[in-house]
Amino acid sequence: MATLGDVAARAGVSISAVSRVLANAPSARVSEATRERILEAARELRYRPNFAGRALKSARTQVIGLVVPDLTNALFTELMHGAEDEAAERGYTMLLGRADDYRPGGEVLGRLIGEGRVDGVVVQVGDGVPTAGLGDLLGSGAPIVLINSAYPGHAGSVALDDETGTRLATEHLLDLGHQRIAFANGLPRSFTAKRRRLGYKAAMTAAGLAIPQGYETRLGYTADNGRAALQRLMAHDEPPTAIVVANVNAAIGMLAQARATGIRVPDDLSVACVHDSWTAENTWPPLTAVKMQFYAMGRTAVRGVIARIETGEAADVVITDPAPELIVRESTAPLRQR
Amino acid sequence: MATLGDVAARAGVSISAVSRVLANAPSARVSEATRERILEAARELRYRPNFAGRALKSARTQVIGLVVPDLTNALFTELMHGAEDEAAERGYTMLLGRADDYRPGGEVLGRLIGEGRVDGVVVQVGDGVPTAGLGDLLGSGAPIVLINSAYPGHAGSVALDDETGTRLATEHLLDLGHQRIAFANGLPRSFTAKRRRLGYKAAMTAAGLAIPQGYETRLGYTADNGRAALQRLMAHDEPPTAIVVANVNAAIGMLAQARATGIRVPDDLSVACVHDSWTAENTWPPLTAVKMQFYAMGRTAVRGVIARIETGEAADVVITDPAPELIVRESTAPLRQR
DNA sequence: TGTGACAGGTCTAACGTTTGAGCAGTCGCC
DNA sequence: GGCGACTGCTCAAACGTTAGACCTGTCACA
Repeated sequence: MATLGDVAARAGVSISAVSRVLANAPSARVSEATRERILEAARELRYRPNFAGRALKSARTQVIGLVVPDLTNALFTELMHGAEDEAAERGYTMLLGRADDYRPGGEVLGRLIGEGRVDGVVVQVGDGVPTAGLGDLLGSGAPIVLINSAYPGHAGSVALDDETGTRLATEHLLDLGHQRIAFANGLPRSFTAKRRRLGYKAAMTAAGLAIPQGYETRLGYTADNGRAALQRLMAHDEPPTAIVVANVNAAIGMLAQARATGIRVPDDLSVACVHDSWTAENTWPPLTAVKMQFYAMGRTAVRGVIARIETGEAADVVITDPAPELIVRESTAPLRQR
Repeated sequence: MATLGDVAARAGVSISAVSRVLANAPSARVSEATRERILEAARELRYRPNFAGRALKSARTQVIGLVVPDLTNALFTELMHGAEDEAAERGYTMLLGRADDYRPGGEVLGRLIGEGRVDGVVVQVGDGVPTAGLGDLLGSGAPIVLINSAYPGHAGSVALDDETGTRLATEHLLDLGHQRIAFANGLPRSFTAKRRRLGYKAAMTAAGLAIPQGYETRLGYTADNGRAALQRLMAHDEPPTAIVVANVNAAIGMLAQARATGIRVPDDLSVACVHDSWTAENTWPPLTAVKMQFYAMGRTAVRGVIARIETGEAADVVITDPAPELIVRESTAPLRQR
């Protein structure tokens, strides 16, 4: 690969002249002719600035890390997409880290930031994973933006409007005349689960309805968790006529389980879930879902990291625009009168 | 961040002594006492080698790029997961690039490699995207491994055993007594579609069956493509009793479309697809699918890039172990006698 | 007593870039 | 004709790391 030195030699000027011309620096005082010669030489040699040289000198890599616990979740795919788009537009590249049980978040982050591989990071800590080891890093003032989680005393986070999302789903079922509405939620420790729960409760309370004992399960966000939730909820003395599921994957599992056990959706049971995805419109019946703005979340998180890097400002953001959006499909129907 | 210089000062030795001790170099001839002092100083200062400094000196970044056209496909998620695991085990980190219509592969790759941001790349070119601009790069001898595609004259690629996968699905339907078996394939230009087609034909031919005109659609791999394929195939004069779908997402769409148009699966129509995923077991009926080893593909691709980087060798690999695996669920059933 | 071998280090250059400081020549102006 | 300002450059240091060359002191041995 050609270096500045090569270009300089070919153009017959000094390295600094080349550097300044190629950087379009105002401090580049060169004649038009020299400028032309330099540009041409660079073109001919296919010069590209060496990343390591530049990073060493400037202490910037123009790389942002994204650390997530589980790549296989469709949610992260959308998130990553948004992050990638925003980063590309701002001249950054995304680096992928993973914090699983073997390599806890602290270790991966420490490496990424400590070695100067990235200028900043977007982090989602796993629902189960304790934030141990993150403390030092967060305190160290490194540009870290947390998504779907919070850490006491740390500024710089992005969350979705989980409460509104869940409230919309619940209100939709209420509008259809349902009163016995149960809630299949994520794990108790989960940041989003706690927030989604608030939306469900708020809607029920606003409608003047009490929530019966055992009407909330907190099993998790996977399809299998959804299956288990259905079993548990339908075994209730007064089984619900509608269920709000806190996650689309769980809802898909729930739908399959309903089929398998002879529960007809939406005739016997209406199901609405939080988080839309292309899979939701290809179940049977297609799932009524609330679209959560994960793409926007990715963009916002990256924007936050860049702001932190470049201007130092840090903010905690809840994405309300675009707002969560209810998409009515056929898994919900008016309460059957009997 | 502490540098070698800081550690050296604290330990009262020279920078080179520190460098050698921390690198565990055999050329480090120091007394036990000095070694201890250096290690302790490094620990106290939380020394971490600076990435840029090291990269500049060694011309290695220990980073491998992964360039894919579309992050939202579940396929890539699995692939990425495998790539990530292999990279982490070998001391590399994954960097994510994206080659879409706005930023064609050549440009992204040129930047990644030309600027020395990565030591090598795993690339999947989009089905539709012409490989224009890739030629120079591939010819340049850079460590590039192509997945699910090939480029004339380029050594270094990884593919799945698409033919066997599709053959397994077709044979399964044949075993169930079906003879009118159609094939919903990907786009004509698609590398995998061409290969999957071979498996279907091979199985049909081996069974002594001719493939009627119009029994293969080549619409693509999305859910909507699957819906359209069903419409077209069932409009045939002699509609099939079974369909092999070249992609799980398309099969999910097809199932939903069947529901919507009153075709009962598997009573009226058996559906088997290539590529398993958690979604396949949560459709109704659950999908009979052939598990393709994308995770292994990710691992193998990264291993190939590393081999290329470290020893220079390049190979074209088709992953046959683990082999594609037929998973029978309820979307396929014996041909109804009438 | 001179010589080699060896232990235990240090010195120095180099990787490619950026950037503040400097320097030679020309011009305008008093 | 001397001074300041400007043009059009170059010099040199620095970022953090690695690695080959080199230096000094001690000891064994002939």
